[in-house]
Amino acid sequence: MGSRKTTKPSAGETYRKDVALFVAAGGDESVQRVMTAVHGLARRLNQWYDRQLADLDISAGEWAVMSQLARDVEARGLTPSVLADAANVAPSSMTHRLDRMVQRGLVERFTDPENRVRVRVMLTDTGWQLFKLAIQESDMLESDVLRALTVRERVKLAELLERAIGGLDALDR
Amino acid sequence: MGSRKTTKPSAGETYRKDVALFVAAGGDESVQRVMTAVHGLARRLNQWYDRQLADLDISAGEWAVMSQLARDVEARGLTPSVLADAANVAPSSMTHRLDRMVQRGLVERFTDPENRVRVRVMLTDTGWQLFKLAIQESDMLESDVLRALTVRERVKLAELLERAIGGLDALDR
DNA sequence: ATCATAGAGTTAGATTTCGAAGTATTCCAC
DNA sequence: GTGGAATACTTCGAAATCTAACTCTATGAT
Repeated sequence: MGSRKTTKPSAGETYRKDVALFVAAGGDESVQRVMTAVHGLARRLNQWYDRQLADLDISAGEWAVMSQLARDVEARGLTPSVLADAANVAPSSMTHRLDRMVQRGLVERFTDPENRVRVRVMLTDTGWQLFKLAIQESDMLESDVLRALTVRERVKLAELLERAIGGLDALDR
Repeated sequence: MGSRKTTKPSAGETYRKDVALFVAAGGDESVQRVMTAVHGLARRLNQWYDRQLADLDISAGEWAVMSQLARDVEARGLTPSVLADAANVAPSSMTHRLDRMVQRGLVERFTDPENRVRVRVMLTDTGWQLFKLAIQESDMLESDVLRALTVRERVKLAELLERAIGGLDALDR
């Protein structure tokens, strides 16, 4: 080993071929691509909503809660767990969101008289007004976030996402 | 208005038909569905990676950085901005991630001698070892997170996500 | 009746993220 | 070259999230 580089190989060189093997197997790569894209879209979607609703001082998370509650046609209120599930966040995160919204008078919390373990959440009058205002003033209808996709593609996208989630949930059990 | 309810209508009733209109227009609903699903998948993907890599004390975010750096075949190092972009996080978030990884000795930061504004990041020897270990020991190859989807579907999913992101980015300008 | 178990929600503490302001370096017009 | 914009990254403080532990109510077995 005379005239060649006698310096020890750079950190990467030693491991590179193992990694090459890993990459060649490709198992991770397609996942990684999806993962990156999913995070990116999640982030940007939030940003878009935030900007759209900034005037009214409503965050994307709060909007998710409000529009969920607005669709509670039976008007019996939704529980925090249902809301957390619908929004795909941990229950404790929903507690915090609701705290803030209660404080701002957008929603009200009351314990279910029929089962005192449960809490029910409803939009207040103020909450309804703000929701309506948001719909009217914030271009929530006209300006189309996902304009790059046709309706058919959106449905396809949602389906694929939901299937992937289902598969991941199944793994947990 | 005699024998009917004379109590003032409940908060919801007053606004419900406006909302019905909004929902009927449907503009928001398909977006909302995608949004929820995207968040859900992002969350669960992170959880899966976290659990998978918990033994080695690597977070999903750190894994993203490591596997990105591992693919830096030219071994010249990647800049924080490139990494942030690849991982779809804000630059400041990447700074923090790298801080921690440097502290743990997984990566090293050095200023690019050719352009002293730039910083270059590379895996250290330790970093490479840990990455290799993760591949070998953590089932990163065999256990397939997205098993619910065929390869073809994954590609489709990634495409749709990327198109949606592209559209959103275009909106910003 | 009573005690153990399970379920819903909250609290607590740590982590992660973000946006905005700040610092240092380079590029460019003149 | 000199002053001013532009670029790359970091620092700072605030906000949102997570997991794990805790409280309170309900259920069910004995």
